[in-house]
Amino acid sequence: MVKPPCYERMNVRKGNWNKDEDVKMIAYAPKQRTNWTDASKKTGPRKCGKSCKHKCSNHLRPDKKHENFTPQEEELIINLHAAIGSRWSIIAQQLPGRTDNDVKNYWNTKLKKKLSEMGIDHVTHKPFSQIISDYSSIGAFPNPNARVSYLNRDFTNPSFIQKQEPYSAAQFSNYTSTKSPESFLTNSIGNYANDTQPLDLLTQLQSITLVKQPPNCLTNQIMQPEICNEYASSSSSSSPPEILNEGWVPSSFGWRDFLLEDAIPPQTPVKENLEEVPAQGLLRQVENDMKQTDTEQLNEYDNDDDMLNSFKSPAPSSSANNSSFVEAMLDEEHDMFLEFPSLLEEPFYY
DNA sequence: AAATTCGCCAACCGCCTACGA
DNA sequence: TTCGTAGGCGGTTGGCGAATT
Repeated sequence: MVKPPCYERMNVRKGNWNKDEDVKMIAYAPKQRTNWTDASKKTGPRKCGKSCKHKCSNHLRPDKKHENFTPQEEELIINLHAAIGSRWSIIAQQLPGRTDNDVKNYWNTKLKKKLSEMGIDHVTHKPFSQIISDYSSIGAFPNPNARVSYLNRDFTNPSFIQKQEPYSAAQFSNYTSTKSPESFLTNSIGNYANDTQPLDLLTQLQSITLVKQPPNCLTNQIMQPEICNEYASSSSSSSPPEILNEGWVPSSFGWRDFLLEDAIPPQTPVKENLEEVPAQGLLRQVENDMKQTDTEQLNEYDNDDDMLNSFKSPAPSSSANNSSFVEAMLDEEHDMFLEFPSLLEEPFYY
């Protein structure tokens, strides 16, 4: 049974708003923002509450910007989209005078196309060439060393969040001079360091990426910018990077990856970047709070002999204990391979 | 000048969650 | 605890004007 749309259920009108309806809603909305159904009844346009809310929040706002998006706004949208995906309301909060609908429309009509022209996939924010490489390696069994380097990333480290902004406004707006995704990504690294972001966004990023998402999603979203950075740092020339040949593991995940990412990665080696960005201090504060909670959870596990075997509550944290935890896992894995060397010889499909 | 295509963006749809009865 | 409703939010549609043929 399909639920009828609100305009049918509430016997209200569908379609564009006229001037008279706008005027009535402007007069009413500032006083009665909390009850949009009531607003729709009292103002007379006979629009459903959702429509009234949408109209007020998106088009009747006094602070609404009507001019074009600036390169800085473009950059911020792209960076935030790379970090948190299509959470337009959160992205819009960082752009004064812009609404989620504005940002969404701008993304769909302009930025997606712009990124495509640059050879960058708007979903993964990775160059198309790299995506093709990823697909070509689906099903390949990564060598143990590659898996170690994969595990050695600290997905909760603030530098990860910071490094997931691979673009800069200058690079983006000047892209047209090069039209090269490689050079674009390469030159973009680090240029975002001067930007600061308010704590509320950082907190939301943390809560979104670390709490709401399953482990695989978390890794997927946060890994990608790092991948871009590796990509960039490993390719000072315009030639395609040799990522796959350097022990880098593609970001296409099998269930093995999922299990591995449930493990707790140790401290990341990119700590030197932490002090460069003022906002990182705030982010670190948020992250430390979360680490503390995670460490407490781990301490509880210290009394549980089955913790290593159960994996029922993967904690995406990074403490000293976590390092030894991962090492223990890898040791066990190593022992297993010694015991069953055939596992190393051929891929194992499930 | 008419027809067609394209791009923008307001509005709608439907899923999900919070909240109160 | 359950159920109904309102509202938040992301995805999608369709109207309209501009550009092109």
